[in-house]
Amino acid sequence: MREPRPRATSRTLAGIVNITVPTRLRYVTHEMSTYDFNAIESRWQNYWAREQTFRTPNPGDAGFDPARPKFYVLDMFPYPSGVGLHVGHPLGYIATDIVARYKRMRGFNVLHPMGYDAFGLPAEQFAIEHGVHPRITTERNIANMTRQLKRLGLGYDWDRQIATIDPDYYRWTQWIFIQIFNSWFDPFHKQARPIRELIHQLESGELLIGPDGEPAAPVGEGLEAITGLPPGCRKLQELDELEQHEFINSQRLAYLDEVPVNWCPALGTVLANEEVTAEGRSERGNHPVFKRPLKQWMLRITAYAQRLADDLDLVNWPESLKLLQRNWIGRSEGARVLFEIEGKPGETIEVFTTRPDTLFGATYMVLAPEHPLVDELTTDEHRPAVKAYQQQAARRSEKDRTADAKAKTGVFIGARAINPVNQERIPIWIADYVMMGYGTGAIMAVPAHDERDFEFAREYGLPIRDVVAGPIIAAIYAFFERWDRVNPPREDGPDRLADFVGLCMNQAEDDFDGAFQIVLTRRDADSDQEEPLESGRGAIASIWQDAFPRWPDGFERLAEACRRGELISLLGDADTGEGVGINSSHGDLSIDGMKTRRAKAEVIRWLEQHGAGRRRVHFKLRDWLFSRQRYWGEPFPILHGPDGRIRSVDESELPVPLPEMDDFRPEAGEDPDARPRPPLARADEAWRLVERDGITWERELNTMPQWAGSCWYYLRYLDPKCSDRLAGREVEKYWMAPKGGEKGKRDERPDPGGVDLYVGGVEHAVLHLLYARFWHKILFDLGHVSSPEPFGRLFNQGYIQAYAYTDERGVYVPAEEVEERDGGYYHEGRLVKREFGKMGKSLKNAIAPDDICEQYGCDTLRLYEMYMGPLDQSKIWNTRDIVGVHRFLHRLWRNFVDEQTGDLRVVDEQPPEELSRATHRTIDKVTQSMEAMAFNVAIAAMIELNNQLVNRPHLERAIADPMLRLLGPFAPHICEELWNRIGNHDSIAGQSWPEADPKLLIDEQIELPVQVNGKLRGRITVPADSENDQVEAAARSDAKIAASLEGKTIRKVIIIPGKLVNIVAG
RNA sequence: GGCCUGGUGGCGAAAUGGCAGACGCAGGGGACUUAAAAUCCCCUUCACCGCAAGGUGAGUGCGGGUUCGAGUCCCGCCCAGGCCA
Repeated sequence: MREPRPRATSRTLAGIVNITVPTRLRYVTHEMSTYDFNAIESRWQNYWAREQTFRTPNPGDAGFDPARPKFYVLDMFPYPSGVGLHVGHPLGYIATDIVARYKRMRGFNVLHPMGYDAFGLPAEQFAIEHGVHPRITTERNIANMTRQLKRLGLGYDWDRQIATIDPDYYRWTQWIFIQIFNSWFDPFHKQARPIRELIHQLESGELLIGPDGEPAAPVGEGLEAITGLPPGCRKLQELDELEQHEFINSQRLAYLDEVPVNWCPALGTVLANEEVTAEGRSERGNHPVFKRPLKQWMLRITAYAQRLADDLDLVNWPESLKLLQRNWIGRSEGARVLFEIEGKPGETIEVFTTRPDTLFGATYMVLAPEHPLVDELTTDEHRPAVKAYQQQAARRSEKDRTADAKAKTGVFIGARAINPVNQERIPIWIADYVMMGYGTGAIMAVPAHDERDFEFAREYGLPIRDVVAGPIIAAIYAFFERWDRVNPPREDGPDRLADFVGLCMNQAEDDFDGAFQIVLTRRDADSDQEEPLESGRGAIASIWQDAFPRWPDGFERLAEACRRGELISLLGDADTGEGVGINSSHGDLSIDGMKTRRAKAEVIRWLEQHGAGRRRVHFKLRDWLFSRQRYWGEPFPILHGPDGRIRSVDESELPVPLPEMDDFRPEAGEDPDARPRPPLARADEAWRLVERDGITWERELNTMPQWAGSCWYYLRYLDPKCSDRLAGREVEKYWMAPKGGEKGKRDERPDPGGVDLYVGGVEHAVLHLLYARFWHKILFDLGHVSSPEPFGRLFNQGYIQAYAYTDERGVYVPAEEVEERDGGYYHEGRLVKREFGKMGKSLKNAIAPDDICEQYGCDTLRLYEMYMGPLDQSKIWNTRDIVGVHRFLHRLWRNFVDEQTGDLRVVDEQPPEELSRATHRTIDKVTQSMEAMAFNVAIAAMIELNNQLVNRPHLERAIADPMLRLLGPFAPHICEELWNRIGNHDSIAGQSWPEADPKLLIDEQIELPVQVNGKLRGRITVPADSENDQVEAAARSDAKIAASLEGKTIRKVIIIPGKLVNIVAG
């Protein structure tokens, strides 16, 4: 599908068609007076580079103006791909460029930098496949991408460009890692602190080592002398030297741990959970991934889970994005409950539950097959079956085991646990639907209120006891409690039940006794009565129909199920909702009748009082697996000693360089059990071995994952050349610190500081954004940055999608070669099917910005991308539509420049009032749209104004000047050119934003629509400042309105000043 | 299955609870031109009535509701896309 080339066409025709001499002369003579976007764009791009128009001085630099407020606008860190940009990539960059230029015109010091996230798997894979060093390909890609971005006229401060692969950059990535390594999370102050403070507190006895290997506080002042240490606690000095070293290491925010990891033999590396697809394959390359235990670097992001969740309240992000993060963090509140084991006093099984209110309904217990207590608890009688089951479970993948569809399996191990709240003995099973990796690897099974437990209980005939009742269930229970006591017994139970439930559904409060009285008496008293009793019977009817084929027998079974507390079992589905407690009383604990929320709290209180459990907050978030067995990444600044000790490299020795290697391939293979050998293991000894204090240490051989460099890049932009800190202290404070609280504004949330506008795709919702916030919070705790959050405001741009075409085999064909005719789509003469999807290589539908720039100019491309629709929504690229905005620019040009003569049409005269008003309305509309980032609406307003200016002999400066200022951020090149031609000698980028004159926004006469009963019946014209009764009088005296009101009484007249009149009559 | 987005002319879309469809594309008609391109002007939600000016009715995925008034708010559904299981 070839697109018209407006300029090239005339040239080509001139060459081919027999064209008359005068036409040709006219074309050549007046070339300078037509809109020659290629010449204009390169001229002004050169000008900006030469004049350093977009250089942003820092505090302390020459030219810095401290009186201006700051605005930091940031694009998400791009990866310099080898295939170059397509038109979808710069969507966000164009938007931020417009915002940056706009904010500069509004008097802000604007920081708008760009750089490259250049380490990582794709570059390395590409390098391996082509046998070129990744540094060479990466630098080539960076150069190409920079060229493409500059071609778009983006006003970045290119002096601040950074790349994660620069030693001067990764030096500070390593430095941050050392800070993380040398910190621990103080649970008492809920923040990171230097590890030496922990050591000090442990040595002084201020802190002890708790029973679970966590730092613990002594019971209290002086008490220790009397009672000794708290149970299970030890002093640091009780450990030998190596144990002390290991304990300290286990407390660091960066620690080594033997963990089950996602091992991808084909890539020769481990992957983070986030890098593995739901199908259990690698996101990069789609290779199989296996779970296996490996010693790896971990970052303790779980310590920050609560703060990462809480501080989402501080930031101005889309709610949907916050929700994604909250779900990922997965905070759930519940209880840890200890179940004793029958016949083994003191031995307990710990479970975590989010529904402690259902504890009375726990009728059995399930351990993961690999739970450490299984062997010990299994009785000899059951041992063979248990062993067999464990082997069977070990062969299944976790994903497979989680899948709901499969039938539940499990075996009884012969032991019983004791339910702490009612002392009931419940059987212990193992089943593979419980996983060791989640929670404690053991659950209390409440089949009535958990779907998986319900299925399992059904399968093995375990009891299903109702302990929570939603509204309908509660009503049925309430009915039978009363029905069984009715004396003398009655025969009309089914009808009474239906009435009762219906009535309870319809009343706001549960007055069961009152409702019961009504259903017993009212129908008898007045059999003609229709409504109240009938309505709401649907609720019971639907349950009834599902549960019972026949009504009379069903009633008896229902009654019996209620007496036994097994109604839910009878109904056939677990009820996981909330409600009120039932069948939940024993001894001094009763939660019958309590709503779920209160019941939970009550049970937890009881458990804590009786030492049988504790309130516990649980997070889905896992610690961050931080090492990769790859070459193309940041080396760890860590040394391993011969005795297994680890230490960090001294900060003065940074950066730890990535060693030059000819063979940087990972040792990949098919074998999932092969020992991983990172490429750095083959580096020279001169790099690998380091001598310190007479000991030879070996460097850490793993590298950091790609996310490391993008966790803090926004900080390096602030001060990219700073050599003694990651950014100068004052500079960091100026750009990142929260604004000093203006206390008067109570409605506004406190400013979290950080980047003022961060624009990027939603695909980074849980990876980059969570990791970066985590690092930022550590740096904040340690006093290196000024804001609690890195990104104060975030905006998700939508995707640009494009049509893609598949042939009869379902294979994608190049979209640019497809033609449309007769309502069908054809590729090489064959009919193809049209679909659409994200633009890219795989769908063969990518469009390069370079091509569009060449044909239409980048001002047109910028305008088109902004005009397509709202920035936050996905939209479909349609090259055909580009001509609309292109024509707009041509028309604008002709309004300024006479194409015949090349003369300027701008004059210093007063414009007609109507055009003055139109201009100021446009200023107003565009300004409002800028603040709302509704760029499509802003452009529409400017097109509208421009359309009013055609076919006039000249253009008044009072219109021309503000028009260029308004359009400048969107189409900067043509505006610079015209700005220059109308007699200015400095860049339009440095001008002030125009102000709308409020007097010109109000018309003297306004037209108001008049409705009668909400339907449009006529219009009136009245002075803008009319009083309401004048407006009403005018409306009523209008001929058409009067006709519509004929024979009606006016009940009410609604007047919305300046908007409309509505007369209610009947 | 749960959650999040979205659903408005032939298409991209606009509309602080107040005239639905601004603006652009495509389409139709006209002017200029030997012709074409470019440019300029007009029409363009659907149905019905009218020679015409104009008028009447319907209409923002479907069904209800709140309101003087709903594309917009509430409840229930359907469809598409995304995230999580």
